[in-house]
Amino acid sequence: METELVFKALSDPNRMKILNNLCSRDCPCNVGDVACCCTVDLSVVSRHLSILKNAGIISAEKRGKEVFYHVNRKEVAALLRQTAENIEKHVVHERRYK
Amino acid sequence: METELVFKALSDPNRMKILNNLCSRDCPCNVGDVACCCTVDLSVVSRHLSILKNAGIISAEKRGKEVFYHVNRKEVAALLRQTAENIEKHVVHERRYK
DNA sequence: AATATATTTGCATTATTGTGCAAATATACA
DNA sequence: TGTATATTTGCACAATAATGCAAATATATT
Repeated sequence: METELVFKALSDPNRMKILNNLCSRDCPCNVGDVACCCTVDLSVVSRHLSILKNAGIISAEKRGKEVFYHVNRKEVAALLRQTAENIEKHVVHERRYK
Repeated sequence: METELVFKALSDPNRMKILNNLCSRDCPCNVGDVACCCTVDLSVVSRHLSILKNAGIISAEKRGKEVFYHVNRKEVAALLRQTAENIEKHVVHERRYK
């Protein structure tokens, strides 16, 4: 899971809406259901889902003709917390002056 | 501090380099020092710094002719952790089936 | 096999963002 | 006041990314 890919994926308004939509569900849902949260074409939603998936933020599971997506909550949360740690503590140089 | 602005700010390779550079220091540093971590023009670095600042990730302090930047570690870390919480727990619908 | 539904992909277009250079601004110093 | 240094801004251009539509693919159903 690459930090930069994740941030890039989270930097678009529609992808944020999609992620929030997916986050608010406790069951995986299909593309049509995801799409209802934004006004863009279904094909665009499909592409956004693929970007989120590629970043490791969500996962897909094919059942019949439908594809069900769900958020990789644990993994994404872990990455964000790790990044928080790094930003807070990553001081390479020693403090020289008091 | 807007989550989406922050993610957008963190979604560019050069801004990531710049942020890592700033993070690795325990003292604020000026634009020239920031710039040494990437090969783009100084003016580009200046613009990247302004984007990071605008997102609330870093802060600027003017001293003489120089501008010193530093990372708002606490705030950024807090925002990332909050986002982690939201992603992990933000289930609006009740679980219907066991 | 033909038809219907769900999703993805090709392609063209538009919109947004990143970049370098030159010029402008701000401040210090001779 | 003139000159030097640090940073930012205007502008043009290149590179990326978002979008909609139509067509392709995949799977189920009749």
